[in-house]
Amino acid sequence: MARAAQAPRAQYDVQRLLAVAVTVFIERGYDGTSMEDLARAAGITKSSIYHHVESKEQLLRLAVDRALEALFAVTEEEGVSQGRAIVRLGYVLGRVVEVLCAELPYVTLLLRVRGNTETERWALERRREFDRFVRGIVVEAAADGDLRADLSPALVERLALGMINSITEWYHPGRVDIGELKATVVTIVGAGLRGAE
Amino acid sequence: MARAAQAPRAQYDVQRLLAVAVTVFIERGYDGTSMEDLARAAGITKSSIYHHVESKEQLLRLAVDRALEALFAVTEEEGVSQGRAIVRLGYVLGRVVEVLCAELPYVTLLLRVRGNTETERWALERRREFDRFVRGIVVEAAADGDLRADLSPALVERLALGMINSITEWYHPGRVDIGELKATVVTIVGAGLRGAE
DNA sequence: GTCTATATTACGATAGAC
DNA sequence: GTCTATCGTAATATAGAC
Repeated sequence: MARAAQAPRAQYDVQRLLAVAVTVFIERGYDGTSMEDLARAAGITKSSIYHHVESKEQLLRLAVDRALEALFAVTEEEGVSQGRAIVRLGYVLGRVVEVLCAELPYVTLLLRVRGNTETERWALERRREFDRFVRGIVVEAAADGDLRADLSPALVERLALGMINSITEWYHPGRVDIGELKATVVTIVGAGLRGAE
Repeated sequence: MARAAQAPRAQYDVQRLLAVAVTVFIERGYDGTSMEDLARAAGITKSSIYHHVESKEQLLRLAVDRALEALFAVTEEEGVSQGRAIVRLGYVLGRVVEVLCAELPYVTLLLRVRGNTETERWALERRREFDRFVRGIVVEAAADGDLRADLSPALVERLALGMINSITEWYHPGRVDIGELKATVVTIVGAGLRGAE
């Protein structure tokens, strides 16, 4: 539970510093993290941090930008434009699980952003844009008759993405198999949407 | 988007002050909220707030305690001890949706707590306790053969509660019917767990 | 129950030496 | 690239009048 001193081996560049910062941001919250906290975790002084970045907010911006890039990359993949909507939906949701696990700390931070600063408001808007992309596919699936008639597409999108996003609350690499995780999510959502009874 | 001045009609007691504080905590985050922010939102001064509570942290404690009380009350209800586990699971999940909507701001705050202070660590531990309660029912349902064999009970519990908890991210009273919301959640999860294909 | 005024500390960020 | 020292501000909380 105690945060031990970090190995001060190599010197820092922005990416290494960012990795440390994101870890601390997740542990203590962005607002709850002081530059002094970051300095301690990185094993350097506050001043040294300012050699690499202009501000604390820039660290946040770099982090959420990385997460957003990874998510929007999915919207350009072949799997999102091939085949029936219900199949494409399964593809996208599975890929989001994978991106979330691959870029865990960055996506985790993105999902915790609330909108206090300009950076946070921009991140929230881009997140909503991604959500709308997914919702579009759910709407298509509904039009295809592949969604139970008693389910609202908008609600389904929110609950499905909410389930997936909640993975950041507990996932640790290695403790759960990503394949199983992805399969479980797609099974629950997939069966739930078409579901028999 | 701008936070207008609050109606300063009545004088404050702890509960009224708490309601205002929780709203601001959700909007700006607990750490991101200053006592000055609270004072402005409440239409009184910082000093006046300290007449009602000992500290900012006490406001957080009162809030998360209210949420936890509401959640744990569900574990004492008849519906959690009657009938097949899979039925009891549906009951509990549905009730959590209802509690979440009924106590929205308090539960929202509870779910955002990260563990910086003693209060937050205590809240996290009680949350985990509730999660274990739900997991126990999922395990029973699996033993009854009412859960697809390829699904891990622990994973199912996390994803199901994660889906439900994510409702706090977007729910606003009146904008969505609670009955529909509850039905959609129980349908998706229920069909997903037993699911045919 | 609310106010003005203030003590005290912590914070983000900068200056300038090495 | 990192350091020590420090500036200016904003934070939590208290004292004491009304």
